[in-house]
Amino acid sequence: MLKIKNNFDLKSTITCGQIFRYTKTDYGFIVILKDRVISLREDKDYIIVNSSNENNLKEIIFDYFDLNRDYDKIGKEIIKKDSKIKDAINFSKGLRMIHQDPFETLISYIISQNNRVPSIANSLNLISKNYGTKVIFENNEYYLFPSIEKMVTLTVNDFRNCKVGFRDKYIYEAMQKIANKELNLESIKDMSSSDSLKYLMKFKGIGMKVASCILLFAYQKFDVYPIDTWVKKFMKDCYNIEDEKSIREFTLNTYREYSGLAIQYMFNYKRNSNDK
DNA sequence: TCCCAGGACTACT
DNA sequence: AGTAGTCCTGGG
Repeated sequence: MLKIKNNFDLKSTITCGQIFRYTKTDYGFIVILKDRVISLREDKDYIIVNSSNENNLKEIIFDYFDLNRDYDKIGKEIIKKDSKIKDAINFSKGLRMIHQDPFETLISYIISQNNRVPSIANSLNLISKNYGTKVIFENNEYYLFPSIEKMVTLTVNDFRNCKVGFRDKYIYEAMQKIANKELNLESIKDMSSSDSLKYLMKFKGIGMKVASCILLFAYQKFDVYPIDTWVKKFMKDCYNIEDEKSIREFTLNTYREYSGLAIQYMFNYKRNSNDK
């Protein structure tokens, strides 16, 4: 068991759309990480974490929820650059960018193209159930996301059977390229944001939006960001900017290295607050 | 039963 | 360089 200071917003961090595989329980949340299942429960000033694997639990949790980063400071920096975003930042106070596993994130966001959240979650759960390791935790069964080694052995049809639809071949091809080292997830860490965008978009099934999500959610490249309908709405309402190219230009010029975070705050504000 | 939402690719201009 | 048509699933 691990007890950490409750200094972030657990609920919105987990449910704001960054991750697909979590369960709401009557006491909190269950989240499946790369190598373990964790449960999180809020208890006044603390968050109680239990896990199927207690090894390095504190480091893993701090890394996953990005707890060593000073988000308040970044928020203040963003407000300095542009006061109109203040409401969005105040609304999103405590929201943290989850540091996800690159491999699972890659597959998740390839599946996310032209797809809805429940369907994406369903596919990821099927892949995990069929090919991942079973973990018993607090008397329930969970399945870890399969290893790369296991996934490279699968066929196009194996993926099709996990209800990923026409994306089956994209996943299959990505797996083949990981196997022959044409796609090296590790190498992305050292690339600049624009280089890593170009690199990822070379692969089939990965366009601008999918690549941006992978870089923001798995590599913490905060100057990269996906633009969706909610962000467009915010931009239209606040600045009267509509087309995507102008939105990108404005965002990068205004928020610079924190563009991804600024966009995430706008998204969260527009989607989850009453100001629609 | 049909129709729709949801990104990226392909094959056209 | 720009864009219509297509791919599939789940839900209304």
